[in-house]
Amino acid sequence: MKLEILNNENHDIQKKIISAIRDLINHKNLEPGDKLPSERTLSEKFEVSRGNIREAIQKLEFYGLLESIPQSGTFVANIGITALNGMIEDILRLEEPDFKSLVETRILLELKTAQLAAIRRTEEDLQAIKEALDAYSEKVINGEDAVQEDLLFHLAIAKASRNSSMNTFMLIITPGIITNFEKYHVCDKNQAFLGIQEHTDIYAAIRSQDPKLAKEKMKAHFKILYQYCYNQ
Amino acid sequence: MKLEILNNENHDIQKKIISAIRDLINHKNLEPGDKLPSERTLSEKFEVSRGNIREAIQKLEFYGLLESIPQSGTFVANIGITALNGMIEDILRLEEPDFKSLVETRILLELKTAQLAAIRRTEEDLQAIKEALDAYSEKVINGEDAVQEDLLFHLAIAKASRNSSMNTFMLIITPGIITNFEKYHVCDKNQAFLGIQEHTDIYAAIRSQDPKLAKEKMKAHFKILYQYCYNQ
DNA sequence: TTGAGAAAACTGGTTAACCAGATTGGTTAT
DNA sequence: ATAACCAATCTGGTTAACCAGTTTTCTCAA
Repeated sequence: MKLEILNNENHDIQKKIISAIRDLINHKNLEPGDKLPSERTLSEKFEVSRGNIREAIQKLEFYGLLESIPQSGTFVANIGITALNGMIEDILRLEEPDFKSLVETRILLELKTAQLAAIRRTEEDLQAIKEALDAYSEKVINGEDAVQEDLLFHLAIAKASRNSSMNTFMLIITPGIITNFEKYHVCDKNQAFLGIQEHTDIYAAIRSQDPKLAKEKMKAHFKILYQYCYNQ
Repeated sequence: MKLEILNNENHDIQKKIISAIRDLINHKNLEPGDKLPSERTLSEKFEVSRGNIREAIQKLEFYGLLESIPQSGTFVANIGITALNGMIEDILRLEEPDFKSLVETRILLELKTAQLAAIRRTEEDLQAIKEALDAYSEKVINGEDAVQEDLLFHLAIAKASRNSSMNTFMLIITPGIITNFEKYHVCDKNQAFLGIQEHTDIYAAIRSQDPKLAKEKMKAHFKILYQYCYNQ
């Protein structure tokens, strides 16, 4: 399931189906563990293709609200009807994140991953971060574009944080960040040179296992982005 | 696409396909914008079903590395080969988040959403939070289980934070948290009664638009969970 | 009436055929 | 030589048929 990469038409259909499933659960008073009507039945009742039904169910499965068991059926997850209604409402309301949300979340995550990396990094992690840093520096010094190497430096830190959720979330927001960076031309050459020092500072803090300093240096690194984000 | 809800067999196949796609991109020196071989071709070459190929491509599409265009082809996204290799490596390495990662991430997100909610909440947001709080209190006072109402209170705050990414991430980690909560019996009745006061404090801080206080009260609310998480 | 057992119906998952639009290559007219 | 056209091919997306288990229903003996 893609989070929000559906075209508008399919998107609307899916929302309608999810609403319909919610209404059906409420109307039939289905409780946790109860079985939903079959995919075929639902596709008839809602007058959509079975594929659409499957997509919607998979989305709700992704958020832990339903569970499909092969050759048996789809069941309401072990979560109360109240929470289920609340979560479905939230899921339906979810919208494509704006750039500001992405940046805000990225900064939040990166300050934490820097902290955690300083505490938990292994020697291998440190080595990987160093290599990413060197690759970045070399590109910048040669006057080449270093967006990719910049990114990989930050992902190396996320990896070293040893937190699987944050690592995943970093990967999820990365494409959106990159796209918008290029769209709005947030970076420029001056920043790139300044970036070498900032990256080096972050690396040094993680190497010396100083979480507070690592967070501080990461914060400094994001200062311009932070301002850009909050001054428009 | 599900993040990590595939059975092991399919999971391994998908990882192999993603690796193979990466190798193919490297071997053929495909650059951003270049077209990948067709799904049918890949399914022959890798000796897997076309459905498997489609799933793998959709996953890489989800992370912004590929782009499928109907009736035309699948293209390498506008991201350099270096970043692409790095990100694929990370994606392949991603593992099911452990409970500690989930809790750590939840606390990070909730401290921020409380802050942001205090700043940005509308009157409607405040009203919704209040209703969630009242529903929670009533359940606890009646001695009933209030896990769902607890959850909805926190989701109401996430909604009021007006940050779409964080809201999404809260919804993503919620099922894992709930499951593990029940598995490890993190909550007990005493906490529930204490929770009323803590929730009320958080609500009051958000109402009076005091972000610092909101964060503080949320931190206090998570104190036990925090300790549970870091003392094992 | 009840129990077991078998067969029919139904389940989510998978596969292969089909679709409409895009692309390509060749042909022809200018 | 080149531009225009058209048909054959190829594309990702969609649909319908099929599959292997599960669940229900029916049958018939005890």
